[in-house]
Amino acid sequence: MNKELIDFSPIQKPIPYYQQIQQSIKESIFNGLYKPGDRLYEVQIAKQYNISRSPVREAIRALVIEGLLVMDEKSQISVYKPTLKDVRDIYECRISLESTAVALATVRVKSKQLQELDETLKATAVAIKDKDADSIIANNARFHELILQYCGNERLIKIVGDLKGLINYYRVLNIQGTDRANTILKGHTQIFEAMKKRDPEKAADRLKEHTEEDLKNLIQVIEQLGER
Amino acid sequence: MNKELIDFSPIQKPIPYYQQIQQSIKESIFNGLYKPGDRLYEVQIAKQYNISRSPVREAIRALVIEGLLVMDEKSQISVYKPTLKDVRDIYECRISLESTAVALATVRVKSKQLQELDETLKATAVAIKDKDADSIIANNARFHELILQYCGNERLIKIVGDLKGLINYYRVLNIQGTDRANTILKGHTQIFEAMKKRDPEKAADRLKEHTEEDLKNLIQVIEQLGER
DNA sequence: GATGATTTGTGCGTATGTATG
DNA sequence: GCATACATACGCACAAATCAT
Repeated sequence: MNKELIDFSPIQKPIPYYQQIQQSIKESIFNGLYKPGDRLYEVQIAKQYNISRSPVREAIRALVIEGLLVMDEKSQISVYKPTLKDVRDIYECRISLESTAVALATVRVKSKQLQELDETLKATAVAIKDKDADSIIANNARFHELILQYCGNERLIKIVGDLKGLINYYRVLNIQGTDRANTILKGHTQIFEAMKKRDPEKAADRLKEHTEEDLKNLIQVIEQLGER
Repeated sequence: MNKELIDFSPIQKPIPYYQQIQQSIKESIFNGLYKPGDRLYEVQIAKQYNISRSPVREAIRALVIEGLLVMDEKSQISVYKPTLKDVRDIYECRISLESTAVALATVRVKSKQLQELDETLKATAVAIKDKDADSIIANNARFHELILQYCGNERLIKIVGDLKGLINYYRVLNIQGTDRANTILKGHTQIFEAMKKRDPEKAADRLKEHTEEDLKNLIQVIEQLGER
């Protein structure tokens, strides 16, 4: 009997601490527990999880390379806090990559997948009517994610995902009232229409416009924050 | 006297081992000492540099996130070995980002910087005449790097740099004879001409064509390698 | 399979550096 | 300027997993 052909795995190996810590710190940043600029301490984190400093150090090194944490010249670690220029640069990259993605997706997408996009748009409309902010955000994010998935370029998906992670904190702020939500939905609908017509250039252009609008709005929100 | 205003720094703090190791491993990959697929051992590396495993481990974690090293499910570390699809995906991302970069650069570039591009092209022509392969490669790379620098988006520069690092090993192979070098020079010249005319769209299109050609050639080279 | 040799994972001590009063 | 508290960098020891025989 060839064991390798059978999928047992009722028992599972323990995941190394340093990987779990890495994931956990990341989540703490995404969900806002650690805020941009917050300083992190190895010992403190180690104590929190009741483990030694070694795995914590390794996790931190990795997150620094990922860009979610930054290290100053004195080896002090803090949560990445993008400047306004960073936000612009990140969006410039996203626009470039995501418009490429939507063009690719437009060519490759199957009709069933188009249907999924359509359903997401409908769900967004319902959420707007219900004034359900969480659902609006979730559906908007899903629309972008689906397009990325359909482009078929895993490397691109990873890069865009990492970029989004860097400004995740600010994105939550980026829905201000029903007006804004409706504008976004209109943009998404235009992208969807272009995809349905199998017009990659148009889809890319629409996404570009839409995302630039998104950026403008985000910058406005950030600047308002700064004034407090 | 305010010391902070004076730039002393005749002495320098030691650079942490883990950073040096990280850099050193990276260079070993770039210069081909470690080849794609090669396995790495913590203890062995630690012994080589005559240090403990701690900094080595931290360096490895960072390089895994960077993508230059990969870790399998048994925590074994090896040098990233791109598949053919990876190469395509990476190029797709590069084409997207670099054509954005050249469009931005075309708008922002100063006449002195255009001159630098011009000089690089002339140096390439000389290198081709001299059949100096190293110089050809160096000048071609410089052309692309200058354009990136001029785009003004540091995030984009970093991402493209990382992407290039992932397929650095194959790039060295990507000059096959004078013909190929001349084709590349022609492509670069066309990009340069479009920039000089301050035509961002054209510059982007030319770069896209040029890089797609580059990809085709690289794939051919890789496939030939695979047949041996 | 069982055993010894590798290799990776984690805890901890110590040295060095940094901030604060 | 000094003393104290705190942080980080590194080495080392042992445990756990893996590999080869």
